[in-house]
Amino acid sequence: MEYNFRQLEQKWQLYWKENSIYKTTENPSKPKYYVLDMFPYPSGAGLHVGHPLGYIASDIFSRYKRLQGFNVLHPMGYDAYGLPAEQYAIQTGQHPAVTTKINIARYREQLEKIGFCYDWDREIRTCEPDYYHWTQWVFIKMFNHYFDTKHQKAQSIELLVKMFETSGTEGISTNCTEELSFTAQEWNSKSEKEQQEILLNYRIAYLADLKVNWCPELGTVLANDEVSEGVSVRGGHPVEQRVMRQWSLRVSAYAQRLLDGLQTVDWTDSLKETQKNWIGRSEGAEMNFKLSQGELEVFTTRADTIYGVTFMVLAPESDYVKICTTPEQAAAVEAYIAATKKRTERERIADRRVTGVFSGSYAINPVSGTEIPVWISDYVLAGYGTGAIMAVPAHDSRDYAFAKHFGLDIIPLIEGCDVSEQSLDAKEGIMKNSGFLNGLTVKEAIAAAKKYIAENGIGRVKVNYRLRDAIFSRQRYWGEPFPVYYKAGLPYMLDESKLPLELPEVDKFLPTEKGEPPLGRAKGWEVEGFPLELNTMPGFAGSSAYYLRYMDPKNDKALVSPEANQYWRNVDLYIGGTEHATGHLIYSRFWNKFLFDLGIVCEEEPFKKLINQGMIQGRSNFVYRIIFIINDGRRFELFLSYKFYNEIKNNILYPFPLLFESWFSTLNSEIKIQFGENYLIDNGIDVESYFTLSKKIREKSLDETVNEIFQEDLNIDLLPFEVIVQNIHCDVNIVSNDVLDIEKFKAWRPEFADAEFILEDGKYICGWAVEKMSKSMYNVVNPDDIVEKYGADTLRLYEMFLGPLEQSKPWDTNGIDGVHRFLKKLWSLFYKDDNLLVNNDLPTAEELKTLHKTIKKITFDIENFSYNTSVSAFMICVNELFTLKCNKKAILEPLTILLASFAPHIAEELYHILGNETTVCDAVFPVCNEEYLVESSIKYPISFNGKVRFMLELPADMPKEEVEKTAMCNEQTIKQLAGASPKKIIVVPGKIVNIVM
RNA sequence: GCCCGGAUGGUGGAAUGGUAGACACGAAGGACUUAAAAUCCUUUGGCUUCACGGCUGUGCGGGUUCAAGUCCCGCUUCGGGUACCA
Repeated sequence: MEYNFRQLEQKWQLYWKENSIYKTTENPSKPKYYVLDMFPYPSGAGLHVGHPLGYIASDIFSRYKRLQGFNVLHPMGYDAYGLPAEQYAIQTGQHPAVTTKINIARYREQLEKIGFCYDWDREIRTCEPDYYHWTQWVFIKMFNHYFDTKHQKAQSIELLVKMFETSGTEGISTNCTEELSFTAQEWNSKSEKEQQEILLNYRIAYLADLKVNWCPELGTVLANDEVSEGVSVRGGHPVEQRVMRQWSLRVSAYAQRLLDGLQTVDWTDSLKETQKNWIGRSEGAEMNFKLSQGELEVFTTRADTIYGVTFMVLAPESDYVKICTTPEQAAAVEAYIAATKKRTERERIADRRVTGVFSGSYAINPVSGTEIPVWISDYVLAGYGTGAIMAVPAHDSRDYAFAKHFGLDIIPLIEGCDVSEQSLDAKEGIMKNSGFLNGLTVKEAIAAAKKYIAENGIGRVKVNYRLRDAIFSRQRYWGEPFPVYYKAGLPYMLDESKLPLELPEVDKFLPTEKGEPPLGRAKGWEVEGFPLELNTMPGFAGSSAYYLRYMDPKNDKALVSPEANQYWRNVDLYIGGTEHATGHLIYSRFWNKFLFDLGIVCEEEPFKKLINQGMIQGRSNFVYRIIFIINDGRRFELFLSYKFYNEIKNNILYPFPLLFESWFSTLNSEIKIQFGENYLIDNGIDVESYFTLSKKIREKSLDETVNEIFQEDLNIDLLPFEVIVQNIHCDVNIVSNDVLDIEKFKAWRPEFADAEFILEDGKYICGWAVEKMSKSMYNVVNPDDIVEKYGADTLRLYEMFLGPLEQSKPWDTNGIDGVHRFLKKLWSLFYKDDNLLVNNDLPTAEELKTLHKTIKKITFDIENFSYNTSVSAFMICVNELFTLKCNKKAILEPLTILLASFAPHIAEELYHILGNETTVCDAVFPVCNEEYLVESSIKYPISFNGKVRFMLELPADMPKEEVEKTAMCNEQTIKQLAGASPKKIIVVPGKIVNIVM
């Protein structure tokens, strides 16, 4: 019987499905383990081989845990709302629900082929009403809660209203958009509308006029993590700043808890670091600077530099601008602000020119008492701190650039520092020019200055975070509708019993004539005569709590039942890409903490352990086309094999003579064979002049020749053609081991149908490069094709074999034969032709050693996610058993179970061949018995000055002194020493002997 | 600029401070075959030697150590994150 992977994989996939092998239920008698893959967005392009990398890794771990007796939850579903489906709908008129459904079906089909152990009964889709019901429900909860900073916890908004009614804002501690202050009496005398408007200032889901990232091309706003370098992450469209009334989530309220929580999770340091930076906690002081009218409040982390403040800077959007601008400067300030508004964020980033304008006012330094000018510049951000800074040009490079540009004073504050060329930003040195801080180190000075400021009522110690609230409105169709209606312009939540609020139909997926979002087109989009919200929720809405829904996916009474949540608690292992480091992984932690505050979930952190799989890059292939354009306008094209292209490339300055050289010396025969004796003549190339030129080249150095050609000696007209050399991406699927399949290439694109080639050794060798895997580079490899050709088990093993899980690496289908051969070799331990070889003989010590060595290695590797080395270990094991001609059940059965996590189909088949009638998934994972690994002798490397000279086999239990003695008496040692006496002898028992001479 | 992570044969990669290059691909040679495929065997870092062997070798320059790919210091370079965050 042959290893017929096609038939065998199909058979077992069907068996697993029909017998619900992967169905999971809450089973209190077993310990739970929750393994999660990052939610895929079902794109129209389907999966490429990069996608399943993490899924295979998590699948191996899930199966391993199950074999170890855990009740494993390993679900899969789809992040089904999203921009691409909507963009596609705009272009084609096809409803996004339709295309999404098709894409999901394709994903499902592709995933099923790979043999994952997903419990498909738990599949969820964010675009389905039973799912987004709970997205909307959480939103209502967020609207009805505020964040109590004192208790660091979400609290019911009713509690806040009660406090307002009894004591106003007196003594409250909340996170809010704007600090407000009113008495109980004032509150109670306000109208309902006024009260609602005030409450928005405190709600965790709130509506506010915010400066947002507006992307005109996409016609929507974007969250900070959806914008990079001033353009949208999806599509690369420009983004500009605009003030709009938008829903937002008060993520920033949770900044400290999000930061603290990082200490409790088992994530990589680099990922934690990225989140830390994104949260951006900085401790400093808020200080007040007196103006002739009013005060300026600034935030600084360098209170120690207070004596070096020579000017103040306001953000153009700051409210302080109005206060500070004097009538004389009004026109200049207005012009400056108008100019800044026009620039998109991208322009501001790209163009680092120093710009600014003087406001006309002066402020008083509260410590030194000096008078300093107040400027306005866009290098100060309105959204951070107070939107105003104290500038210390000597010790801040941005302030320095500004001061130099506008000729402002620079006062150095550190002993011995030179600020004539640049500022000294480092926090080190001894203070000078700083009054009471003189002589202190910077660190001491920071503390002393803070203390001084607090004690003298100049300001207070303050912590700031870079983390912004998440803008939650999208002017889009394909997303969750908000459960919100408007009464007199104020938002109200639908009653929970009305959920889900289903996405309505529209005639077109475009904004209305009035510029409203697409939902403005929906008929009857209102409740009891009140209009419903026209925005929809962003992509991260549906993906922020999906891991909870998997615990109880069909529940129509709750997001997740307390029982299911108590059992599954949180994700034990989460595998996914780093691209979610600042988006999804912040939002879902925030979301989870909010639900934790409400007592809906029992764990504060959603993802205990997180592994980032590396990206699979593409490996592109190139063909090289050389085009000759003859003076008379005719052109010839030839495809050069890599070797010849390389010659030309290495001498790019000299294409003409070199090309000719290589034609005549290297390629002449090939040209004759390929194109006939008279190729050059037939093509109107002046053979005579070429011979002359060629002769000249051979006689002189290349440099000389080129000089001649391009200067005076030879007329440039002598060269009858122009040469263009191109490297063209070529579909990797028609290339094998860099050898081009010429027939397939000709059929690939019509323009290549008549292509002609210069070959090396009868083959066309392509060039290659590692690039992003993308359609445009023709380097996309589809897992379906691999499964078809080699089988799912080979694909799974090969993806793991490529290299360490967490590292980025290029996909190169070359090499897959190795793992496929391994499976065939394993099979050959069971069958030769149609004869089953397996017997019940007792295993030898050597065979047991091979097996148990492998058990030990595989167990260790799985626990450490070092899957590439486990595949190697399997290969070594099978190679050894093959050499030993071992066909014993006692060895092969445990090996089959070991392999079952990696290659489940073949393992299931072999397990049944061995006489088992239940699934290998429920076998017991073998345990290593160290007794079999004990060695009786050790081959000691004997080294001299660290260099190994020979090996010496000695009994394993030989004591150190004996080893030394035996080694020293050895004749090879005596030979190496050549009469010299060793200075020192180092013996590491069981390891090595080193003799120092 | 700042913060992370890398750099080992033709290629992917392996190596608790203890024989660098496991395992695999590719390549070369051989066996089987009418032939091909498949399979099996041998060789395969570089230089050198008829050979035994020798020298050299983990991006570069130093250092610690009996012993460094691995630890320390200083560079070069390639990825990734972040970008006026006061």
